[in-house]
Amino acid sequence: MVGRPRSEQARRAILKAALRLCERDGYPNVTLKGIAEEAGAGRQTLYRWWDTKADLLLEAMTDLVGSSHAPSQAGLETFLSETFALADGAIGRIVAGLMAEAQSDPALGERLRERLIGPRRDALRAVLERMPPPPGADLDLLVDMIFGAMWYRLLNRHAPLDSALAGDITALVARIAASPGPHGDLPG
Amino acid sequence: MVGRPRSEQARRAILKAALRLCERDGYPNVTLKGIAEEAGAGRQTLYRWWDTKADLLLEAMTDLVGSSHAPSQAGLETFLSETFALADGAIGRIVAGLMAEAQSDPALGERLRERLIGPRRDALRAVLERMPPPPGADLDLLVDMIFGAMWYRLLNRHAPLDSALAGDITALVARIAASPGPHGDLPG
DNA sequence: AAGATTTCGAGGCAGCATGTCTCGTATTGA
DNA sequence: TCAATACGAGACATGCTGCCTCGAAATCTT
Repeated sequence: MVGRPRSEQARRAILKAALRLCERDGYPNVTLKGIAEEAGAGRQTLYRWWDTKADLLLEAMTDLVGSSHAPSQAGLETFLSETFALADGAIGRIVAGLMAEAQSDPALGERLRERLIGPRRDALRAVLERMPPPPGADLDLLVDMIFGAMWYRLLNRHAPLDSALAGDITALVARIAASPGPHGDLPG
Repeated sequence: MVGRPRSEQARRAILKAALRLCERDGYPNVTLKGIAEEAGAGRQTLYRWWDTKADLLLEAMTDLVGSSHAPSQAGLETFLSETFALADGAIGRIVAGLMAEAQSDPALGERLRERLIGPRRDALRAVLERMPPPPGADLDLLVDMIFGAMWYRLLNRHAPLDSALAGDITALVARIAASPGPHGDLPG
């Protein structure tokens, strides 16, 4: 491999410009052309390293929130409150835009699951397993219903995504944990 | 009001062409131009009566599934199985596309909630209220988590949307109903 | 030091969809 | 008969995409 190496400075400028434009204009109104101009980069530089706008923003998002996928020692309510707080702001709008775009781009959907949604699911699952007592139910179903409610509110916007929801969900999960489950694993 | 009346024949031809193209090419690949040609209509005729492609498809969808919002006498598992079966096919892909487009069009989101999502929520709520015994929990939260899981799988496609999910959810809700709730409304 | 290779910013180009406009025609009520 | 409106058809400007080229810069190999 010879030749001029990729400019890390240009890469950072482009990702930063993309995030800035998303905050200012909203994800759907951002164009690759606009990002290039905002970053002072050539358009071909973007097309060389990313296939689509969504790809570019996905990399920007993983750079941003990738660290928060580390195994959390927090309880369920805290974990959900922090997650909802993240999803309620500009980051949430971008992720919603990515999910929207994934409806017309299956390959993007795959990358989204691998890099963002999958790790987040794993983190929630770990928190549920550590609960005293553990719910003793199908954890994958619980994850689907908890994060399902989050995505439902994020995309449909019929109700806020706040700590009240985190509390309500936590209470419901505790109630499930205290109920006679299919495995007969009631505490005591 | 004088002048030539709106052609109901043209309206039906356009809606039908839109649905046909959605099945053939997928919602995101359908264009107003293509719909007009497929329907043998002028493009201005589409722009006169609908603001966007999403508006047009939303009308087509409500014409299709509007009747299924009638109060159902079915149990939870049957209701969910039927709903998931609807959402798992071509209709589901169209609705997913509408939800995706609503991320960049708040007015469309509003219409979507009013005409499709709201009525469906009400129907599920009614089914939950009629359960023996009723869950005795926050029904709105339950609706969020059940339809949340549905939307989550519809959009993220990490797991199938089938009758197995309907069964699992029904079992979990039954378990919640049988648990000591915040209102102390255990049967017996 | 010289040359090959690759990236860089910049911009031209065709292709496609959008949304507006115009045209001639058809259909209704006054 | 006449005004008003919808109809099918198509032209037009606009904006974004994705590919192409250009000259310059940066790095490795020889």
